[in-house]
Amino acid sequence: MPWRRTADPYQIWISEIMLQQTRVDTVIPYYKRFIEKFPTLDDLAQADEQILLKQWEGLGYYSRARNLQAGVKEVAQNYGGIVPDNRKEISSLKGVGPYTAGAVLSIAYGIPEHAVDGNVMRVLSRILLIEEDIAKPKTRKIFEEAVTEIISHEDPSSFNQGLMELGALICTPTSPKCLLCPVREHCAAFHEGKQNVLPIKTKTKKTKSLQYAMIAIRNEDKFLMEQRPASGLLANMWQFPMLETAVDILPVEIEEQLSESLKGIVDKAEKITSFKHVFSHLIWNVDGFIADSKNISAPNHMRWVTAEELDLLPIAGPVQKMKISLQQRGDV
DNA sequence: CATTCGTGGCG
DNA sequence: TCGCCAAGAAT
Repeated sequence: MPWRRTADPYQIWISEIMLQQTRVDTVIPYYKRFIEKFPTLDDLAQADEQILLKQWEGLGYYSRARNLQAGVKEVAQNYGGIVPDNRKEISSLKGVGPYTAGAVLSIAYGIPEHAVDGNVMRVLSRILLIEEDIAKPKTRKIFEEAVTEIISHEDPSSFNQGLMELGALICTPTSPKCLLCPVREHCAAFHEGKQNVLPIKTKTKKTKSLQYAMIAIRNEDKFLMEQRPASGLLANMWQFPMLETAVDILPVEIEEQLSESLKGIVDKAEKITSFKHVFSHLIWNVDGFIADSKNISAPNHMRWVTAEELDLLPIAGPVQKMKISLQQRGDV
């Protein structure tokens, strides 16, 4: 992993933010590009947010990027550009929670601090036969105390990483490879045959569905784009103008409602695509339209952009899908 | 504390 | 096809 070839606390910090809820193989190319673009803490502190979000495009959880930059700016201004080397101060930085604090402290500074993530809770729940629900926030404290007891003071970095890697490669969520496990003789769950029922983790509720019409509004060589609000889902990302429609609406009714709400703005809307996009906690069902407009005024939070400018705007999954279908038609 | 925040891979 | 899951933090 490229972030294990550096001792720079800033670069290790970057990697730990990217790795939140994200697989190693997904992060690697993003990390490499990011470090090339923002090699030092000051480079990121001074970066334009749109450029930053464009670098983050496709990684998801975009508030991570904005919180990361906020934290980096705090370090530049209040800590002389040196990432704090104690839990109290580093935890005060935006986007740095209990796990990331411990990860950076142990990996970058060699300090014996716990770094409890999902892997660690799964591994230790089995080894130590801990049957608390790991979906509950307060349960993490139990594992933090356990790690504090057993962490190596000679090499806390390797200890924390080793625990996580054991979880990623051997002590997996389903069908753990106990026969290959180097610590199976120390594992209480293995001895009791409970490795397949631990950890205890309650189910999350199922996702809701929303129906949208997404409209690529074109005037000659430009498209009307809209920036999303500064908070909430896909904050500050750009999109083709969207209309929320009734979930149980018929396709023909969507087109009727569309031409009704865009009366005077667009000439005729033609449906060009239809797709589903799954987020963590909700689903978007999107019907994509293309329409021409004679009116080139841009409402609030909207801009007319050329195809080249469109390529510079940070856009998320659903807009990416719309853009691709426009490209396939030759509209962009 | 429960919910909100993306995306891609996998059984 | 679909639910589950992944090196979590903010609200």
